[in-house]
Amino acid sequence: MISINSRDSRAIYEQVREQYRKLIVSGVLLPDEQLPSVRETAASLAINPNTIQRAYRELEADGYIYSLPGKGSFVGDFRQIGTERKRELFKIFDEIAAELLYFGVSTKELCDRLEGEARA
Amino acid sequence: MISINSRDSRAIYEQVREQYRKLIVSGVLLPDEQLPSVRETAASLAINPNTIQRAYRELEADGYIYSLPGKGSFVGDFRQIGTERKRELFKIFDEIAAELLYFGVSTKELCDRLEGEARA
Amino acid sequence: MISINSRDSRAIYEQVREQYRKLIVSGVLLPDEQLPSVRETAASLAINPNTIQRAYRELEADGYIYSLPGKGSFVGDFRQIGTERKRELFKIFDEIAAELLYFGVSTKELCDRLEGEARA
Amino acid sequence: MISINSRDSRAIYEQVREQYRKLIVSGVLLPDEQLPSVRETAASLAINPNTIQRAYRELEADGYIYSLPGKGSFVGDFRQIGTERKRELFKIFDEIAAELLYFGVSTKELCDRLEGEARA
DNA sequence: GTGGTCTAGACCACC
DNA sequence: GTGGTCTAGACCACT
Repeated sequence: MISINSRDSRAIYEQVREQYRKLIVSGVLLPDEQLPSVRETAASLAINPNTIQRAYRELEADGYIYSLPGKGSFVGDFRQIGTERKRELFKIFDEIAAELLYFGVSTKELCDRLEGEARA
Repeated sequence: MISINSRDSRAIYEQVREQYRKLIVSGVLLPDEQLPSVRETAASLAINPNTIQRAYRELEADGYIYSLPGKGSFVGDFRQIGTERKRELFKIFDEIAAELLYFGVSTKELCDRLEGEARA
Repeated sequence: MISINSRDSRAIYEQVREQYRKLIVSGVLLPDEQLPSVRETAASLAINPNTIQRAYRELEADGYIYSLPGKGSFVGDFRQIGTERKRELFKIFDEIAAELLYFGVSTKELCDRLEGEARA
Repeated sequence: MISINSRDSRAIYEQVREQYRKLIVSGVLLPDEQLPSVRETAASLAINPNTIQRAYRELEADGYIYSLPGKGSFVGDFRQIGTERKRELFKIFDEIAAELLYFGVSTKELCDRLEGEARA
């Protein structure tokens, strides 16, 4: 489910965290679904469990997952918690959109694109 | 025209490059307009000219500016070169939009936001 | 017929020389066809005649044109003279081809491309 | 592995960059193979490390190598990145071929030449 | 040890 | 004056 790219200059825990984040926000992993355990993930990637632990810890701090000691880690209902993340996203969205508009892309083209994504 | 934030973790040349890039793509600096010279910018920011030179060099490599040795550096006609940049931007736009949509933001809200930007 | 790009960092006489060279090797200008005079070209581009003169001089040195004092400059039958130029071209051709082949392009694809050009 | 020609009018960093580029695209250096370190190369050529650094930086920007800070620089999987490079190469290939064809070289001669290279 | 950034100061060619 | 290259030497974070 997760892979590590040794050519990627980012730290391993960042790669793991980002990949889980994308799996969660893209809906591949559904709310309350159980994640593979820290040890399991670590073993399958041949990586130190502490590294995975750190990725999970940060995912939990941002509300993407929640952990039940002794039971495991689960996908959170991040939609309620996402307020801060949404603010970040809107900021980037505005910047990107502004540049695209200045490059001559019409608002209509962008809206059509959004609707295309929404259907997908 | 440009400022440096010592609390910004990015390298100085990146800060300078990004600020000029934004000034250009936002239309504050117009095509063929002359940029302040390397030395001038360096002096006004109390920074080594080599650092500014590097920012200018990368801006030129990406087509945002063009340099005429002995004359100065000028804003390029980035709209022609923008084709590649647009591809990058669309890619980020899609990722950001996908995440926002999954967070429950409606396409309509995003479209309205786009139109708000277009008017601004 | 010729244009000058002030954004081009190359010297003006180089721009002129290269543009005439391309017009000649591409067959737009035919052997023994008369070129616009130095003064005429200089006037139409609002440029010092010496600059055009230098371009013509170098074109003549390489056999692309020949000058008849008092009559004008004419396109040469460079196919006989092109020996040295051909050696250069073959060298570049080999380098480019080697890189393309290493990138996985087949010789057949390149040959087809050559035949396409030959027909055009 | 690399040499510098003081009679070459090109900048030192360009000579270094081009020589490494050729070693990579010709397959002498294989993907993920480690390059000599910046300092090592600089020392062996009696050149300032900054100059080599710049060559490496540009190679990385073009995807020919990737750098892992603290570990070293390695040959990239340029065949993936080669798409853009191929476009450039095809463009030059067409120009060179067009000129050769106009000089009276037959497509057959060029194709034979290509096959000769492919076997080599 | 590695890559990466930055400074200070020099020199060149061109305008 | 301009952009561009190069050197010498320092410092940082990471392995």
